[in-house]
Amino acid sequence: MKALVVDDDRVLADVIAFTLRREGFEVILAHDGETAWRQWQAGEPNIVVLDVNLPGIDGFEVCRRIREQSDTPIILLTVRGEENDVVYGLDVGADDYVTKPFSPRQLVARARAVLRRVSQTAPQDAMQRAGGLSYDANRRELSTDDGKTHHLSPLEGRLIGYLMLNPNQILTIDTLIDHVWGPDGGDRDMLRQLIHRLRSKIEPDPAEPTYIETISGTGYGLNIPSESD
Amino acid sequence: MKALVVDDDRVLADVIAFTLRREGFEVILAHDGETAWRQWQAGEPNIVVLDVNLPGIDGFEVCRRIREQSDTPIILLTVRGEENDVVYGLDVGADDYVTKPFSPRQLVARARAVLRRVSQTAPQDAMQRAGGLSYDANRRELSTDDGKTHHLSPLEGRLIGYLMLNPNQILTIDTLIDHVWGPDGGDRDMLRQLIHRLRSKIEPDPAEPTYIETISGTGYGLNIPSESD
DNA sequence: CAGGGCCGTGACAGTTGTGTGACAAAAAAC
DNA sequence: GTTTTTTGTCACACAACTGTCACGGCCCTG
Repeated sequence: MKALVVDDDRVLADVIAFTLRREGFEVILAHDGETAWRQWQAGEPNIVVLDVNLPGIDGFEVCRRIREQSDTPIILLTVRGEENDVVYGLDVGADDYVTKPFSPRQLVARARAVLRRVSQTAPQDAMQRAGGLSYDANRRELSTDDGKTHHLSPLEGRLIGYLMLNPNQILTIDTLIDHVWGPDGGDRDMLRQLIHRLRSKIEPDPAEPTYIETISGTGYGLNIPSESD
Repeated sequence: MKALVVDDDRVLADVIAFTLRREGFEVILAHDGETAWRQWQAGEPNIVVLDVNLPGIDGFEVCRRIREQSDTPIILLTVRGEENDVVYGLDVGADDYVTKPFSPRQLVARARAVLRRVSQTAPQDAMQRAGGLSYDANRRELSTDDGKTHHLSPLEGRLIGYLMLNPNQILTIDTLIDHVWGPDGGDRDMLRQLIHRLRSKIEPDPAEPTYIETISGTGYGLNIPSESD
């Protein structure tokens, strides 16, 4: 499930992106109309979160162009009190809108509602695979290749989700902390503990980790036996 | 072609009525929820134009009641800026919405579009099936695969109906609250209680739920064993 | 060999989330 | 009007989740 987030306020855009990623979306960012339009053409996303006030091409115009080519759900971000924006936005084809300021949770709920409405099909198959592992982000259940499934806590889920997105790579400690706790949370102790808890659930022998490798002084990596590549 | 127009603003209602009559509709008027409901039961109209803000029973409730018994097309009239109303309105079964202020011509165009769309699709009965469960929304009775039928309360009915619409998926707490109570109602305690009551009716052993699964920190899901229908 | 990072591990407490029963308020049925 | 059903509120126990800390082992450097 791919989402395109467009807002010239980079901080806000990052917050939205973080929230959506945590909910299992793959997020592309853009900070102005032209970029947004190119990004949309490049990899057609499943949903667009679009600020109205943008440098260059404004949100309405982007919305109209997208609507000419596709039914991709579009959620507009408007400033409170600009009711005309909303009316106009829905007129040019937006599916829903959220007025700033809003809570990230609210936005996610809205996004899901729109996706549900537009595509009557199952909204999200948030299933990730990597080697013998498959992770269902909705249920937070991870299946190992020995057929067992383990229920993960929210943080464990975020961690394994990010690792499976970047298998066979070394991810630095700070990168991991950022992705699990966000910009202002988390320290090394917590990550160490989280890795420990995850290992104890998914490693056949936690003392000799198969999946999660430690690179001392740097970070961790998820080892996936390379199939015939 | 009979139309029921409901709006507490008598002037506006008259304008709409006039326009629709000019377009060949036979129009019945109502200015509050109770009257609307009675009028609808009296002579079942072909289409309903329904203001959201009504004295007494509000538009959502009228919409829901009508939807329980029939597929009659419903167009909601919402005030611009009340974006929640739109989302919730479509959720409880409205077919389309028009934001005030609007031009009568616009309303007529929408009405025709909806009528065209609805008449194409076959009417659906109010019976839902999912795995061993079957739910009759009219009688609000749910049958489990062990042959027992349980009478559900209105809220329980809405909850199970929504779960059965999205089986084998995890629905977030907020999504469920939105769907059962609407944009401004309901909190987590109430949902917890409702889940509890529903479980105690349909689960063979409420301590070990078969159907309704809990994902701590996220929400709930209806588990249906995938078998051949 | 000593000391200092770094890491794995276990234990523990604080916080939050969840299931459950009881009860009152409200609504609906009679 | 009364009675029954339905719904909201609250309290409490228990479970899940997370953060913190301490200890011991390993590797490296001096």
